[in-house]
Amino acid sequence: MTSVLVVDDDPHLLRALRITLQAHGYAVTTAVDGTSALLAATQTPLSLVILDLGLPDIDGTSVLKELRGFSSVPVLVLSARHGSEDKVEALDAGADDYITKPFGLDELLARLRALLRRSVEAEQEAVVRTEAFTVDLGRHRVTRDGGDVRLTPTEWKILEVLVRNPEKLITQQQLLSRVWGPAYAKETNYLRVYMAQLRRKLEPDTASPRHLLTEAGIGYRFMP
Amino acid sequence: MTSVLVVDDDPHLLRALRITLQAHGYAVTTAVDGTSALLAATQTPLSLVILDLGLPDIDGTSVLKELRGFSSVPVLVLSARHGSEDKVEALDAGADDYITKPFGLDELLARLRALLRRSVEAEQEAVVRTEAFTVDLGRHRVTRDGGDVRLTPTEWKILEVLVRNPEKLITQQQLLSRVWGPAYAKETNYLRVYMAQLRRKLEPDTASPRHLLTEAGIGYRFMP
DNA sequence: CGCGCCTGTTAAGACGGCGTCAAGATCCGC
DNA sequence: GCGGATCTTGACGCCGTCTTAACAGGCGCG
Repeated sequence: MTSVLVVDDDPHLLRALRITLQAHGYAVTTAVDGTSALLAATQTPLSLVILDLGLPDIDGTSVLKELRGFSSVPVLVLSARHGSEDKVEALDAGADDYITKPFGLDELLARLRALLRRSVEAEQEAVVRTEAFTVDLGRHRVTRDGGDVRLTPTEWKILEVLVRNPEKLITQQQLLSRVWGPAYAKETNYLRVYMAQLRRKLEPDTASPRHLLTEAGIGYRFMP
Repeated sequence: MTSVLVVDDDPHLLRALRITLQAHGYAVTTAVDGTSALLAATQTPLSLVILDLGLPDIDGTSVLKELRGFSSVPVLVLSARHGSEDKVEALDAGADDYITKPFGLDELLARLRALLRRSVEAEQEAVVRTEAFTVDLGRHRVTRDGGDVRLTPTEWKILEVLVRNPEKLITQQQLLSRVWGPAYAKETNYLRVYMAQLRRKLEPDTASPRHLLTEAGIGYRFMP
């Protein structure tokens, strides 16, 4: 069952979206402000979030950033603002799509399908195990020897990119631009520091890593 | 390197996009019609496609469908048509995003980043085998007798150029300029050293190579 | 047969990348 | 505003890679 969280403070729009989405076979939960939206996102496993930026309590972009701190669920942003700065800000904060009001319901549904099409493929193997540790991409957790491993946000982002592409070589530029942004493509210092920290937390033998491998001069690779 | 294919029949827009994208660090290839776009997509490994729907030869949606037959590369559709039927059609045909002309370049770039964020180079599965060794271009790995062969960055670059053009004669100048840069076209010494290293690592009998062949006075050739 | 050209081979030193550590800056919750 | 966690920044030693040079061998040609 595909479950969608709709966040909007306009009760009429909320109702219209719920009815439409349910008619198309989606399970719908709703929230009217940022606080309850974040709460709902932590409690229910979601396939997609439709997020209105104009919320009464918290700035929509802040909601988005906080959400991205613990979830990689696809987010479709609704907004009344047409300015390209707004779009850029939301997209760079982690939104996957951005449409402006007023919009056609059929377009919304089509964009929703396009987003879900992508995430279905990615969601498949949400738990990756190695002999030393386990990464649960959906729940955003890492366990080792039965206990939880505490990762900082940055550590998690790096690990996530690597684990989502097992056995693949990820270049330093790809990692840097995905975690810090496209402008940081030359700060390879960061990677050295964080890869060391990840290995200390995850690898049994830091000196000879077996799962987080270095390809000197190019990038890093995760081996299950 | 993130590579983008831009498909548009308007030379001005094409030029503007190429310059902008290159300025932001993307490698850009271009096509002006559907036929050459599909051809380019089969030949080059792509990270993303920007596709204008109004092409001179084939209907844009048809191009998209055909592309989806062999590739899951993210596609961002450009179109002059604002109608929601057009958007729905393109999105359901496999597009990941749809923006209408005229559009802001910053918005285009932001949407492009959002798409790339989801897919770290789902490179096509290009694996080339010989009786002695296997080259996995997507995973960036070389195996021989079941074990991994450790290649240095330079060794890999040379091998990659040769393997991507099987049976083709690659001149020393082509190799040098692709690996070391155009300024090194006369340092044929480098090639001698690295071809020897590659053969030692890959060829069963270094004295009589069977896959990494020399064309005296001209260049080298890879035979599967 | 001897010479020159090109290639293969090897080794040694220069160089740069990587892992590591620690201290300072910054952010965030309380 | 305070304290703790996180991120940034810089420095350093080590090790692998690249560069460079020298020599051997093959081949064609005069």
